[in-house]
Amino acid sequence: MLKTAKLYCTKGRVAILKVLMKTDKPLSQEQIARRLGKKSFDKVTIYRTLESLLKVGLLHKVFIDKRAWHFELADNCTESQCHPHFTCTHCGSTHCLTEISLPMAGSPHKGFVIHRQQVRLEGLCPTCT
Amino acid sequence: MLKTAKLYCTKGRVAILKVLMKTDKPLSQEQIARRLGKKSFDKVTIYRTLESLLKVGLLHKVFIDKRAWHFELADNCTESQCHPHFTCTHCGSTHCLTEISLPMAGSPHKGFVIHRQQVRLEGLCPTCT
DNA sequence: AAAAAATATGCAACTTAGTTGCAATTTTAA
DNA sequence: TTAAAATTGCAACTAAGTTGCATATTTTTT
Repeated sequence: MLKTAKLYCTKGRVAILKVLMKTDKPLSQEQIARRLGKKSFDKVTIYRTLESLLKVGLLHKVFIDKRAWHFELADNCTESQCHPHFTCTHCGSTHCLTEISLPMAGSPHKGFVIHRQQVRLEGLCPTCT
Repeated sequence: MLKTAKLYCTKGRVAILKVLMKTDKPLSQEQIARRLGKKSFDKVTIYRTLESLLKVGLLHKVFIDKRAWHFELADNCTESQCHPHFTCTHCGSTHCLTEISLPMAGSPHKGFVIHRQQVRLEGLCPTCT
């Protein structure tokens, strides 16, 4: 992945990609660091790594929760349409609703050109209902 | 409005409500302060005022742009479904797309209960196309 | 394999949206 | 008009994310 993207194949990038591949939820810098545990990196490095992965399209900046951006592999998404994300207002957990397919909103009128559509849902998750 | 909400009718709340009534876009604390100009209030006061108006349902916390929450009168929205918001990636302006009606996503499966749905669009606005 | 070029990393210091505690002020109700 | 209740401003704080720079690592070149 990194080679085809013409990025240096460093320990940091590999480790962070692995973390993101092992989860099914968008993660923040802090969550990534926690999952790397003892072998984590400086937060600046994590941010810059995420930035570089974003730029080559391997990652998506998905949403902000508690003032922190959450990142996810670009896997199941097209450039313009990502699946909806559901965040539980009770326990705070986030779920990717990959099975819902929302229609892309058509350009409504007056020459709006839509490049990206983001759908967020809030409510109660199965375990909190 | 304030009386029926059982809130003290203070200069701050009136002024901030007026600003929000005079615009058609969600505004951040900083944008509100700028529009109040010389007669603005401490940012803490603005945040607390917005908080109190939120609590009684007069306002909605709509989205975060450039790490800042933007607020809007609850006018055209139901509790659970707000109109989509379009932000231009070129000039940064935001438009409320009140004329689009997106269907509320049905609870997909497994007992997710959806309380709020938020749709954001990104792209080019008419003047930037 | 060694050296040079290109890029990544860590640290410290910084920026900025938003929050908290507290004393002083304003609003409302009695 | 006075007391109770709530709001305001100030200063100090929190935390996510950024910037500059010296050092370390990866890749390319020789």
